[in-house]
Amino acid sequence: MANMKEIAKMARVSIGTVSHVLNNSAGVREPIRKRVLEAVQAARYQPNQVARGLRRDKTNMIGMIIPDVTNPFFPAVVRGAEDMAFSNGYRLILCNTDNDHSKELVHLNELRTYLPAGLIVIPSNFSDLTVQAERYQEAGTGVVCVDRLPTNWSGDSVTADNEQGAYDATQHLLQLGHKKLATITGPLHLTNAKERLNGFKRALREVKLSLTPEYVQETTFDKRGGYSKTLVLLRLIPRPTAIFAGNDMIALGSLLAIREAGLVCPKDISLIGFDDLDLGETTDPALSSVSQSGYQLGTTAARILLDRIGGDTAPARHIVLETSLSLRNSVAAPPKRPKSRSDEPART
Amino acid sequence: MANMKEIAKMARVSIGTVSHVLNNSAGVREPIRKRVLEAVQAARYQPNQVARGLRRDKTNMIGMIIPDVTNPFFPAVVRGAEDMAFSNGYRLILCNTDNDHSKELVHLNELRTYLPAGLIVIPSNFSDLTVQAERYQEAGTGVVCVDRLPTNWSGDSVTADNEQGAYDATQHLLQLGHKKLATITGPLHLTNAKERLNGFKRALREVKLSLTPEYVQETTFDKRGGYSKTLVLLRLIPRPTAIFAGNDMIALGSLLAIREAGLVCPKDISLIGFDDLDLGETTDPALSSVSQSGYQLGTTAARILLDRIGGDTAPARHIVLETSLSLRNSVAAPPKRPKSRSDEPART
DNA sequence: TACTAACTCTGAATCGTTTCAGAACTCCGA
DNA sequence: TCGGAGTTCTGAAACGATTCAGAGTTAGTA
Repeated sequence: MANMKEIAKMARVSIGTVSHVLNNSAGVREPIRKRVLEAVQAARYQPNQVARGLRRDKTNMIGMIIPDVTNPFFPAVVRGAEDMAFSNGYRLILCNTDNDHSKELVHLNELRTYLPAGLIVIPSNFSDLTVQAERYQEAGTGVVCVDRLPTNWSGDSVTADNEQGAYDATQHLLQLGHKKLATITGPLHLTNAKERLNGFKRALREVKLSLTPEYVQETTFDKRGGYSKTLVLLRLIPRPTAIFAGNDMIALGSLLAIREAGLVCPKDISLIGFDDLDLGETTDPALSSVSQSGYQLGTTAARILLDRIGGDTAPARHIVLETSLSLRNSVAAPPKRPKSRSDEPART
Repeated sequence: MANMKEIAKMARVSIGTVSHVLNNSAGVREPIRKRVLEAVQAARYQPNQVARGLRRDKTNMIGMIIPDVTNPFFPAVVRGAEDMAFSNGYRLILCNTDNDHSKELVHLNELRTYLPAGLIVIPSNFSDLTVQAERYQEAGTGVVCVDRLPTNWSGDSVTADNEQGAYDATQHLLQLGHKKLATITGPLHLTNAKERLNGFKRALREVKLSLTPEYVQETTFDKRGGYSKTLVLLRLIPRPTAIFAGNDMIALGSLLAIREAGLVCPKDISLIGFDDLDLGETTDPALSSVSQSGYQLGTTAARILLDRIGGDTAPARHIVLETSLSLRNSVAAPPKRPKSRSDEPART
């Protein structure tokens, strides 16, 4: 592959001049500039990014650390980040942590040797990136947290308005007349799960409904968790008439459990999720959900990083994106005569 | 960050010796070796991957070019590749093409300047990587194609046994007694779509069923395509009693169209997809599908690449992974009295 | 002991850029 | 014509590793 020295020779200029033309890093008279560009064209020259990275002590790569690209919510975030990065000349290095804090640390430590221009992180369970992130900051490398935050995270962040989204969903259920509302939350040490629970609670508090502790079930953010906790909820007396699920995967598990218990959603029990994943459209009934844009989460995070790379040294930004309610068929008014059916425990 | 020179000074050896210890590239006596390793420990030294990459003319990054990480099938492939790469000390650079051939070319061209150790590509529509791939091969960089192949691709490849999987699915429908089988294929210029159609045809041929041309509909590999082509199929007289969908996204669209037409799957019409995506479990009815392991596709591709990096110069390998049938509830015997219902066009 | 072969280790060159100090040139006014 | 201020261009050093030729050391044999 051609290198700068060859271009310099072809254009009969010094190697430094070639660099200056390519980077606009110093004035070069038009005729010379043109000669260089022609040589670049002729040789189909492309600067070696690795050499450039070494010299600049910073490559055009952005590290992206996420729990698992296989989990349906995260690819949208990745895609958003990649699009924004790519259109500004940056590439994405993708790392999966499986929500394993120690694997996250390994990635954090080793990625630094690749001299990334920045880092986008969706923290793992029990993540505490603070120490590692500082090491990056020292090297002038920005770190942005997305979707959920480690405790005490004080750096840049982009999240959805989880609290408000959950509040809106809960309020919608209340307006339909539901009084017995349950929720299945994600792991409450994750900020997004906790915020969603807070929104749920606030909505209840506002209408002076007291919270039955058994109506709040904590589990992992997946189908299995939703399934088993829904079985628990369905056995309670009185049985809840509506469930707010911490995310759509939990809601999917719920749906299966409800079906299996011989109940019908939304006639017997209403269900609403969070994330508004595509797969919620094809369930039966189609799943209502709090919609948040993973894609926008990704683009925004990358945007912040690009600003930091460009020299923005303003204090940490905490961007909170709005959510909206996606109403489909999994929500309805509560059953008319609760005494006749819904106070009985479900058969399981 | 500490560099080799500092380690050399700390261990009172030359910089070359440090390198030899770290890479086992020459014999070093135990006491010296130990001194070096202790210095490495003490300074928490990690070799700069960018410098190493420049010198070696090859980094430990693997480029991965896929259509769209947001499409539910691909993340599994990415994850498989990442796991295999990571556990061998390699990182993944992820690039999305949106099935756009020109965007694919851009990625192909620009990735080379990052000196990747190899490339894993899920080709875009109308992809022809041959020329680009040769440029990589010349630089000693392997390129592996996954899932589908560009026409005339002669390099390494990993695909599922699309033909056999489709054959199995179709045969299953035949054994249930279906005679009026339709298929909705993906874009037939994609090898995987074409192979699946071939498998479908072979199964029909074997039982001497002739193929009605209108029963074969080609579309894009997505929900919308499945939806609209299913509407077409449902209006045919006689109406097909079973549909083999080119992938699960098409099948999902089919399911929606069937429901909307007032028909019931599988009572009125059976449906079977391809890919066995998770989301097929939560539809109603749960979707039967030909199961292929995207994850294994990914690990296998990365494995081949690692072998090539390790110096394997054997002729191109074409690995074909087995599929299996995942039977759920979307398939049943054809309706008993075809005359009474299924010969009428569906209301739409 | 002397010589050779084998083994260790060193240090400089190198990879392809960027960047900095300074050389060379241009232009203008006195 | 000369001086000096701006411009434009050059060339070498630097980034941090790998690697190669060769210097230095050790061990073995006659």
